[in-house]
Amino acid sequence: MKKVTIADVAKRANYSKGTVSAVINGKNSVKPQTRDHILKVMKELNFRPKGVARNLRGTGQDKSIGIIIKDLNYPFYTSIATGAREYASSKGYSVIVASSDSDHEREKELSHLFSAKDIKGAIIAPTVEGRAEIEHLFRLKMINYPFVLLEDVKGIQANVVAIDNLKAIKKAVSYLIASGHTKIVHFAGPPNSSHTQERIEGFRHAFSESPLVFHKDMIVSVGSNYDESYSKTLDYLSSRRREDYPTAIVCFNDLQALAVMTALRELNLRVPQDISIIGNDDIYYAKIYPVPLTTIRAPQHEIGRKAAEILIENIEAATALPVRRVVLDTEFIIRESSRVLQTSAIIHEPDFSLS
Amino acid sequence: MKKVTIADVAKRANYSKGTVSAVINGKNSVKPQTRDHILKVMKELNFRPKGVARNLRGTGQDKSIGIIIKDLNYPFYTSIATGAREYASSKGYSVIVASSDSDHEREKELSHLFSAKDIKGAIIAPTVEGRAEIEHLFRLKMINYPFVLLEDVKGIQANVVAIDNLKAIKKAVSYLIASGHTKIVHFAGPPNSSHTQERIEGFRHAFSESPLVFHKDMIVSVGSNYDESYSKTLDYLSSRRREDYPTAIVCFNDLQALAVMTALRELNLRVPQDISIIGNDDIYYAKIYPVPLTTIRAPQHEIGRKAAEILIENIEAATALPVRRVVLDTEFIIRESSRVLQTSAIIHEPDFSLS
DNA sequence: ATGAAAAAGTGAACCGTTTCAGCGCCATTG
DNA sequence: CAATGGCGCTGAAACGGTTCACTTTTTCAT
Repeated sequence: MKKVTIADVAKRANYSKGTVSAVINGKNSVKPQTRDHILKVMKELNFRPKGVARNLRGTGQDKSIGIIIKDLNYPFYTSIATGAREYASSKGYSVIVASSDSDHEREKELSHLFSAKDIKGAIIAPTVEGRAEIEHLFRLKMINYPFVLLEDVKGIQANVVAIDNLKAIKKAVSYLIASGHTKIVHFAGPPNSSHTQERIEGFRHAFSESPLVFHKDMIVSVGSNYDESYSKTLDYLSSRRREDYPTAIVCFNDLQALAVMTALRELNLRVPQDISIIGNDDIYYAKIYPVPLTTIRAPQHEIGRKAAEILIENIEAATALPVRRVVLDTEFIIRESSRVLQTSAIIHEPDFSLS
Repeated sequence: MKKVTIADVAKRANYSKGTVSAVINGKNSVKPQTRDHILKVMKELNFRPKGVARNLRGTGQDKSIGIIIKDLNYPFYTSIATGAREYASSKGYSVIVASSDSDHEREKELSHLFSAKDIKGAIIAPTVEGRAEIEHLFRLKMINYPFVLLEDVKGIQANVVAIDNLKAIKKAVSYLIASGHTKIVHFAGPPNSSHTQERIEGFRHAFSESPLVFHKDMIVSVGSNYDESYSKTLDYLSSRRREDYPTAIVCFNDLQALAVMTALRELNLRVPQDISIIGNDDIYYAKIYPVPLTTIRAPQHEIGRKAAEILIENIEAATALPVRRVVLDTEFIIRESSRVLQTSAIIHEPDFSLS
C-alpha cells in the first residue's frame, strides 16, 4: 500500500500534475468538467495530498506556536494556555495545546512533534523526573528551536516565565501566623514536583521568621489528585484527637483545597470557623465555591501572555536573543475560607490585598 | 532576511550538506571536532532546520491527530479531549488540542493548520454561525482528510459522534413533572448554538407528553457564560414576585447551573428546598460543589474515545470508509440539587439512575 | 613503510508538492 | 483573413532536507 501521490492522480486522470494541483487549490483556471473528473479520480484513489510538501515551496507562511501543559483538566494550565492564545492571536499566531500528563516521555514526543511539524516555537511546562532527563531540551537548543519554560529546569539555560512559589506560600503562612494561628499544617503536593519542594520551603521560611517553631509533622504528604486528597484528609483527621486538629491548613493547590473542604464537610467541620483553608493558584472554580477560597493567586493569564510574548520575540528575531527569566508576582487573596483568630500588629503589613 | 538552509551551514562550515545533516541527527559517523565546528556554525547562523522538509523523505511516520474544541476552559470539552487522548495513545497516536472559542473563522484556520501540518486527522466540535459556512469541511472532504464531528452539521455528510440532547432534557423535565413540579423554567444557552435549540425542543416535548401546558415564557435566554448567567438569574428573579418564582430551573449546562446556584444564595434562596436546579453535562466540578448537582451526564470520555476510534479507523483505512453516525446515551443523575414535591406513578419509570 | 580495514565525508538522487513561463487552440475583432 | 487575447493546460524547476553508495582519510597491525 504505497502512498498515493499527485502524480498518480494526474496519470490516472490523464492530466498533468499542475492541473491536479490547481484543482486542489481551487484555482479557477480549470474548466469545471476537468475539475469534476479530477475530483472523481482523487476520490477513487483516496488521495490525501501531503500537507508538508506543499509548505516546502513558499516561505511556509503559517504562524503557529504550541504549548505543552501537564494537565488538560486542571484550570490553572488551561488558563495559562488561554492567556498565551490571546496574545498569540493578536500577533497572528495560532496556538495548539498538548498535555504531557506529567509524563516525561510524552513531553519529549510532543516537543519532537512540534518541531517536526514546523510549529514555530513552544511553551513548555516541563516535567523532570528524578535525574532530570532533559536531552530533548538540549536538542531543541541545538536546532535553535525557540521555546519558553514555565518552570526552572536546572542544568539548562533557557527562557523561563515562572512565579516565586516560595515567597507566595511564605506570605500566606505569615498571614496565618499574624492572625493568631499556631496549629498550622501544610498539605504538600506530589513528591516529585519541584513546586512541592518550593512550597514546603516557603512554609518553613515563614516559621523561621516568626516566634513559632517549625516541626516536620506540619508537612503532610497529600498529593494534588482530588480523590486522593479527599481520602487522605479524612485519614489525617480521623487518626488524631479533636483537640490536636490544626486550626489552619495551607493546601498545595486549589483543587486539593476543594477536596479538603469536602472532606471537612463530611466530618461536620466548618470552614473557616473550625479550620481555615488556604488554597493556591486561584483557579476559576475557587471563587464559585459557596465558601469562596482564600488563596494565592498565580497570574495565569499573565504567565501565558508573557511566555507567548517572549516566545514570539524569539521566533521573529533574525539572530539568537539572550535568554530571559521572568518571575511574576503572586497575590494573596483573602476570601472566606480563612479567619483571623486574634489580631496582631503584623497583620497590617502592606501587601495583603483583599478581594 | 532569507531563510538559512542546510546548504548555507554546509558552505560556511566547509563540509557537505550530508555531514551537517548527520550532525543534526546525532549520527556518530562524524568526528567530535567536526561536529563541534558545525554546531558552532549552526548557532552563528541561527539555523533552524525546516521540520517539514525532513519528513518529505521517508513515510512521514509520526502518528498524530488533532482535536478542535470550543472552549479550553470548560471541563466538558477537556474531558472529551482526554478521552480521545487515552484511546489515541493506546494506538500510538499523539494528540494535540486547539480551541476555536466558538469562532468559526478560527475553526477554519485550525482545520487548515492541521491538514497543512500533516496531522493525520481531526475531531472537530463545529461552530456553525447563522447561514452555516461549512466550506472548510467540504475542503477537508475534497482532500480526503479524515475527520469526525462532535455535532451534526446540516448540509454535510460526515462522521459524527454525538449525544441526543433532546431526549436528555426531555428525560429530566419529565422527571420534574412527575415529581410534582409545575412551575418549571428552562434557562437556555447561547442563541446561535444548535445545542440550545435541541434542548429547548426537549423541554417542549416533555410538556407535550404531560398534562401540563407549555408556554414560551418558560424559556429564558441566559447564555452559558458564568458571569452573564449569574447576573441574568438575579435579573430574572428580582423582576417578579416571590410567588411567581419557578420551583425548578433546568439549566443549559453545569457551569450555568453553578452560576444560578450562586445567584440563589445571594438571594437567600435554598437549593433544593426553595428551587430545584438541574444541570447538564456532569462536569467534574458538578459533584464537588457542596450541593451536588442533579444533572444529565454526557459520557465525555466515551465521546472522545469513540470519536478517536472512528477517526483512527479512517486514517488507517486504505480506502474511503462509509460515514458513521454514533449517538451515545446520556444518563440522568439525581443528586442533591433537586427535590421531589409530590410523588406520582410516573416516577417509578425504569431509567432514572441514582448516583 | 605498507596494505587493509575502519572511519569520516561527499554529492547526487529523491521525497511530493507548487509555481509559472509558455504553448496550442479557439473566439473575437478590425 | 490575420492579428489578438484569453483560456486551459503542460512540464520542468524549485523548495530544504535525507539517504546511501561511494570516495577519501585515518588508523593500525604487520
